Amino acid sequence: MGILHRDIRSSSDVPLVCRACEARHGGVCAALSPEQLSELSRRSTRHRLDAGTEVVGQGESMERYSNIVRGVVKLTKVMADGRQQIVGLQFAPDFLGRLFLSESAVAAEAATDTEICSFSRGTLDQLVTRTPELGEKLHRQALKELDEARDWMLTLGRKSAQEKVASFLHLIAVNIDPENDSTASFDLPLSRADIADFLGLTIETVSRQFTRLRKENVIRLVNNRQVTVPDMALLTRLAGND
Amino acid sequence: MGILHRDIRSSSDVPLVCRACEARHGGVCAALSPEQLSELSRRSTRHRLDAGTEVVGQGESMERYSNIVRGVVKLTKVMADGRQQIVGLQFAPDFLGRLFLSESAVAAEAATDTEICSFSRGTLDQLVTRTPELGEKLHRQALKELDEARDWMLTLGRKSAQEKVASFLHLIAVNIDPENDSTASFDLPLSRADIADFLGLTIETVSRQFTRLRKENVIRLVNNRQVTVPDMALLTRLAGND
DNA sequence: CGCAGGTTTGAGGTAGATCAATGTCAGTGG
DNA sequence: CCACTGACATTGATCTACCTCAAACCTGCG
Repeated sequence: MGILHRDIRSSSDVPLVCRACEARHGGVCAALSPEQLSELSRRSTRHRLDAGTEVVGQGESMERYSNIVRGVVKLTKVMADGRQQIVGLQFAPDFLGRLFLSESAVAAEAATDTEICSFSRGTLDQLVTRTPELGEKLHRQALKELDEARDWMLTLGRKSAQEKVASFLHLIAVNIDPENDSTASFDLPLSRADIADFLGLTIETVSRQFTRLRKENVIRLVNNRQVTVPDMALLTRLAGND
Repeated sequence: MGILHRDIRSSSDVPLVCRACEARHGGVCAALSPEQLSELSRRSTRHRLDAGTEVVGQGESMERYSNIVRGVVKLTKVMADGRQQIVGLQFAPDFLGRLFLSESAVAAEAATDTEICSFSRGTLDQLVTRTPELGEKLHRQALKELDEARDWMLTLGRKSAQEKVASFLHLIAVNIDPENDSTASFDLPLSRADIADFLGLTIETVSRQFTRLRKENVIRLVNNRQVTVPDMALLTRLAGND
């Protein structure tokens, strides 16, 4: 009875919003105790962002951190003359922000309709000092992002246009439709223009590679955004990841 | 007298090799107390690596971590068909290793003659749990490397060959000859082939851009490796960083 | 001297950029 | 219901930056 009671109490300590949160178990929140979770939820606010909404601008000060609850956020860099490069995609339940630095070196923009849960730098700093687990979790994500960035450097520097587009489709398939590994079906979170900026290509080249992959039955397009991949192994091979 | 005595004792607690170490103040060692430093030095070994020596191979297990004491280490990725991309350069006093993962996603190779100070995973893990400062230091370096990787993604994806070579020279100037910011003079740590692999170009294109920059008096070459930059601001502009 | 590794230079080819037109589709309003 | 609009995507024709292939050129070294 005592134990049962404790279970109920401890479960109800987890804030309602968090219990319903799709990002609760994968993200940084997973490192927090129910008490800390309830404290964080009290000090944090939920936001809906329409596709295209900017979260932070390049070089802007970043006084708030966020968790992505739903959707995809793109990280971009722009040169003075307007040339643009997407340097990372973040999926739920990723943490969004740059620890130890108040200026953001990239702009963050919702690529799809997105929900985030955001809180102040101070709130996070407090939680981190009290919970080393949390610091480690953030450290792990940083290293994961570093690995991904370096993978993408190989894609940008050494792959052909077709391999680049295949690599992009592979990346999205793995992150959006991870259940099945022999087949995949998903909605692209990016427009052709965004894909071009992610791959270091032009819109036209991206489009041509899409039609080429379609004609070679590597992908099927139900519309511009919805893609199905009948044979993921084939896509992987075309992406140059052996 | 008492204080003087303490000063001497505490300074002599720092191991001799560490006191003479050029990397002592910038690297992770800076986060350690004299006692911890002496423990680490007891459990670590100094190595000289000739240029070209591999530290770890891509996909190999990495049971040892290192600090770079002197020299430059390149991190590379290779595709199945041999295409290669350098995804990062590490300078003294950087930490070398991938926390939380035993398989390395990249190969690490000494680009120049290099000295490292290496120790086992277990040794570092122990120090990290006892010294949160140290964990934070490593976290900071990971984020710095992430920022650098993303900067380089812009270079790879969106810059012309000339801008790429200028960006490379700028990077080296900043890391090897940081004293002066209006002028620079340094030895290139990489061969033309390595530079090509870093920039996603061919050797020939790199070479042509070098001669072009030389003819336009942006750089002077005393030999293939020694470069002087009379006007760093001009180089910065050519690199597209405004 | 002659050879080897790295670098430069040249001539020609090509993947992807650029420029321009056309197509698709969801709104919106008559 | 159809015409009109605007955002996006596709397709085609041409151009060019960079690649490829090949030869010549250092510079040090047995």
